[in-house]
Amino acid sequence: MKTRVRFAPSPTGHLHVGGARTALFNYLFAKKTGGTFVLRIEDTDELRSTDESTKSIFQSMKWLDLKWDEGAMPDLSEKGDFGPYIQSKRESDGIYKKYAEQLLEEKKAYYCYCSSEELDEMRKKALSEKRDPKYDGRCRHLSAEEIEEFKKQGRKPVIRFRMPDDGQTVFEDLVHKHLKFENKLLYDFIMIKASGYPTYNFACVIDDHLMEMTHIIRGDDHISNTPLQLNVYKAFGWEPPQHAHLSMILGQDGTRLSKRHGATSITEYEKQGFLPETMKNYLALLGWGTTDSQDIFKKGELEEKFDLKGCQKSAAAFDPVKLEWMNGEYIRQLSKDELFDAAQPYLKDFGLNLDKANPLHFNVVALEQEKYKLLSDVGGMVYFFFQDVKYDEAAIDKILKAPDIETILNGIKKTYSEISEFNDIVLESKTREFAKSNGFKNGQVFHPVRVSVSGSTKGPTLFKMIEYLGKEEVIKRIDKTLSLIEI
RNA sequence: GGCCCCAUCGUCUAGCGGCCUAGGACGCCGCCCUCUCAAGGCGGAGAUCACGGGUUCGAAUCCCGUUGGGGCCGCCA
Repeated sequence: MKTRVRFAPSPTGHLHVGGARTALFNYLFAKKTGGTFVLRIEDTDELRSTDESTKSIFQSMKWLDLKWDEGAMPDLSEKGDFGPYIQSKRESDGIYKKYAEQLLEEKKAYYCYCSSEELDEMRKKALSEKRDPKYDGRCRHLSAEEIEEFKKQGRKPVIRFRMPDDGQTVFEDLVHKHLKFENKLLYDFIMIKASGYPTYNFACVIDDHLMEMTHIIRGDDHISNTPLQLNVYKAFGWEPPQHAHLSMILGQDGTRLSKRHGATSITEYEKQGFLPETMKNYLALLGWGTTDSQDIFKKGELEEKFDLKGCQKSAAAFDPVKLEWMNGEYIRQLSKDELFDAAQPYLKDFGLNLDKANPLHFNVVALEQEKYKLLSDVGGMVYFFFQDVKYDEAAIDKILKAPDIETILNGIKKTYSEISEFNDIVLESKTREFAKSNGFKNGQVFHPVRVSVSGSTKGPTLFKMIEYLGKEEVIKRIDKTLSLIEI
């Protein structure tokens, strides 16, 4: 049978790294098994769902190149035979109501007239008395008179699922293996809210069944929802899909990932200058691994090697340091051409408008390729080719206050001004010659020249840098440095 | 409070009863390369496999308990 999986985000914010990981695993599973990857929007939270969030999620999915075969599309169209794929649309089509009514008729569900305030109070009281705060099922057996009375009060009921009082709900989770729950510990959850909207636990089951999902791959914070949902499948006499619960992603300190750990949304990582390939690779490795602990995957390799068997049961801490290392690896793998294109938007943000067709621009960006960890690093490392040098204080103290500095810089200035073929080969031999014939060590000469033209002790290979800068500019910068020293 | 899940270097992980005096990767340290910084190469430190009991000739691997961490118990998903 062809596999069908889905990613079903709630549009209540940007795509989170946890959500992205869930989306990725579903995507990889579909690719690996030759199945269908569906995107469904779970916007049944009328208060928190926004169109901006939906757009942002689509945008992040696109950035990560997680293409879905079926579902809600960015242009708001629907693709596939199991639509609508947006739950609010499904609600207005009356889908959930229809199934709720079926359970009502079969006495597998009932109306509950408790107000949210009453429910809140019951919960608080139970918690303060250290009792189970779950709903006690008091509306299960309302008399006709009681119902009349509630109606007279104008109360809007919710529909609750009648959970079995005994027995067990067991299932074989694809990552956690055998999971077992006592039905008497489950509770009569709300299927339909007073607003008429379905709740997650109900809508999810109806849609997963109607959309013919074969596997549910989601975070393990849903483990305790699973027995609830499984009982709904049972009440309808439906065959449930297989479940695979993925471990959670934690912050560096091992606590739940949150804003105080830094960036949590995919858009933020994009802004910071990570490549989408890096994010996919890194996220794949959080909670999953191959038997040979492979860490860098070529294009298409994850799709080929992914297997739920490699999923970790325990939670994984998100390590931004390793993420940066990995991004450096991916940046180094880029062709000069790809690097320029990838860096371009970040250069613009830096105030550098570089032209790929200009050989100088093109070469300068590639010059320090092996050093970039983030695409946003590029600007700060190449700006001095195009803008005024910002002298690093420490570099001035360390290098430009050395003895004989003026002799060296004046000598180099003279040497360079006499070079007609201003390229790195000639520059290097002339510079070395100057040092040797004047009794200076190479470093004594190289370092001040470097600081003079770039303002920093760190930078690209010296003579290429000088070549790219050009004779006129280099001499100008040496002059400027000399004037700084005199002061 | 109840139920559930989890537990190998700081971190991500390999391991699925003997190949483990526990392997790889990030990070860290040192050396090499070298015009700096990186990258790269080589080497090193770093895990009594949370703890305590079993089972077994033999356990990181199986079982039980303890501890610790996490999740859920919402008209959120």
